[in-house]
Amino acid sequence: MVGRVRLATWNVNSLKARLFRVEAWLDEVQPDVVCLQETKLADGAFPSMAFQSLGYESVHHGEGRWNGVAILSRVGLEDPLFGFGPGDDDPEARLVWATCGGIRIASVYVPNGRSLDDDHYRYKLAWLAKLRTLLDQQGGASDPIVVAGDYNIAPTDDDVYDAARFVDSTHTSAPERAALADLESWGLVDTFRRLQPEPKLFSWWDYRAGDFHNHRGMRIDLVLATEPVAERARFATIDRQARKGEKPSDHAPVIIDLAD
DNA sequence: ATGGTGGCCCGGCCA
Repeated sequence: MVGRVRLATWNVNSLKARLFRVEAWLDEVQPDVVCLQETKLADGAFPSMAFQSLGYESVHHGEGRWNGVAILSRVGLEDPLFGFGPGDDDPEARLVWATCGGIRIASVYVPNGRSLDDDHYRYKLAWLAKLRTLLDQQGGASDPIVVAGDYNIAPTDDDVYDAARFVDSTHTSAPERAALADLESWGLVDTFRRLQPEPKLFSWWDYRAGDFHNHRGMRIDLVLATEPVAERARFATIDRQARKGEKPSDHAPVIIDLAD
């Protein structure tokens, strides 16, 4: 076991376009474990050497043009599992697992859904149900497990700048929130929300129409953890600085610090 | 505001 652990999750919206920001951010924030989403890289193009030179082991599950997830760790990285594991029939690279610092960790990029009448919305709900099933194979609620990433779901209306604008759209629909509640009833805790009850704290803002500067965002990037991990959480923040400056992602990193 | 911006990579798709 290791002591204090700084965990983070960040949808980087192309690691190729964002590597210079990710490298600078790692140097500044000094996280121990980072879950990345939307690398948009094939496995062969993943810059594992760049991360190794900064002290991080890594695992990547990618497909090239779209999606792609990774885990970086400087507290050990063992037992990687790609997607849903052997026999996986997921056509998209949205899930990767590794054990880091004694914690079983998943980096997840939940399907967007697009619209409530779209096949991709049904894929989103089925994908979440599959994740719920897979959890049973990774351990139980009394084991240290973290499932962090871009859920493309705002858990409550407090996590959306204007809920009225998202009626009958994805990210806030009742079936999506029920799927998230299923994960929580399995034993996962929204660690950021436990430490930060203040409403209207967001992790994603549309690039368009000055949404970031006008505080029009959503909190869709979540660090869900079983109680043995959640009870160690001492500090939670969304790094809004990373959403500013040159060529930012449209998501900001979510950071959770764990005590010994 | 049925637009707006930015990633993929060059004609639209995806977010």
